[in-house]
Amino acid sequence: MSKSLLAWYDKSAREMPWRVGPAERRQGVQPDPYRIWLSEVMLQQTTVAAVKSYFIAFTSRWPKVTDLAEALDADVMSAWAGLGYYARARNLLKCARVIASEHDGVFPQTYEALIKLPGIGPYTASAISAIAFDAQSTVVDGNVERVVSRLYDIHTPLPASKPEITAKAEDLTPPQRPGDYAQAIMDLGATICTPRNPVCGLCPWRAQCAGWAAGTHTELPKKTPKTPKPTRLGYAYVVRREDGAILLETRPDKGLLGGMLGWPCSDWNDAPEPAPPVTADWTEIGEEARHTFTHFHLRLKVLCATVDQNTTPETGNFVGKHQFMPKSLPTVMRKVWDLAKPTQG
DNA sequence: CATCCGTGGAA
DNA sequence: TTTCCAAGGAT
Repeated sequence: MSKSLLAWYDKSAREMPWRVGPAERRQGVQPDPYRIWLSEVMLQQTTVAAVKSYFIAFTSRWPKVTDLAEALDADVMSAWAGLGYYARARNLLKCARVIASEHDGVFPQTYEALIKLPGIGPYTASAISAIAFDAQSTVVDGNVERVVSRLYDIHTPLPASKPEITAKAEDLTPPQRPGDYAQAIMDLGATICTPRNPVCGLCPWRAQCAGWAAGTHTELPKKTPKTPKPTRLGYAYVVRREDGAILLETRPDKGLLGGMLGWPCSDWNDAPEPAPPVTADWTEIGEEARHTFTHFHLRLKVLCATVDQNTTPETGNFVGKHQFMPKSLPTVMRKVWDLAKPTQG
């Protein structure tokens, strides 16, 4: 089984900025654990296409884990802005600092040591030990869940089927080339055994695939239905001072958009109370900012005002006009700015 | 085990 | 327009 998959990978492996491909590996090239770790954290619930530019930006600015460990929190959060799941960025920095201070700047190699680190769970610990250190660890991500569900025609819905899938996946993992194998099974899921319209004609495992034989493969894996997203409302406040400075606040570390820059806002719920950060003459933007998060839709009314030079806001800090970078905002906040900007001159 | 936590592309 | 989903982790 693993042999046919590895043969397929040898000719079909995707190229990525962080990947040491099968040909390079055969020539003895070793992956850089820092780059594997960084890519794996960025890839958590995030597409390869979205990650690429962030990976290049991070590795250019912080080439080694010790460089990242010394970075300012605000710089890392700003560089992560737009990628989502911001707890990953906070944990990334924590993890880099633990490795710098407690591991002498050297990545631990074993699953047991890796999973103790912030932001590294079962999948990422397996992925780093397999891909960076060629250990016989089994990765079980969304791709593997789909491939294995189809291969064994597993009809139990996720997440209940996860233990069974993990057991099967472990049985499949070979002692030879486990790092290439881990990437191979994920590439298979990403390019052949896709959620919709799988390309079974090109699959190295089609002959052994119980789902293909049963004709059930396209329905798998089954998943427990998701609850519909409610809609929440809120107010966002864009304040400009007479010198052009702009009022922003750093959100608390915990919770939604934790640690990120944003506009002062009311609570976001069914019937929010207005919560202006200063006393001012507010102008409401005609169009609401709309954004969908993982578990709710949001509609924000955008209120703008200009205040004089000695204003002291109840929350947030004024940021200089030229220091303000919309790109350092999470997407919902950037949408607010895009609506407010025309009225700000 | 359930919930929370982003975003953008595809269909 | 809405839904689905992508190399998940923390609580």
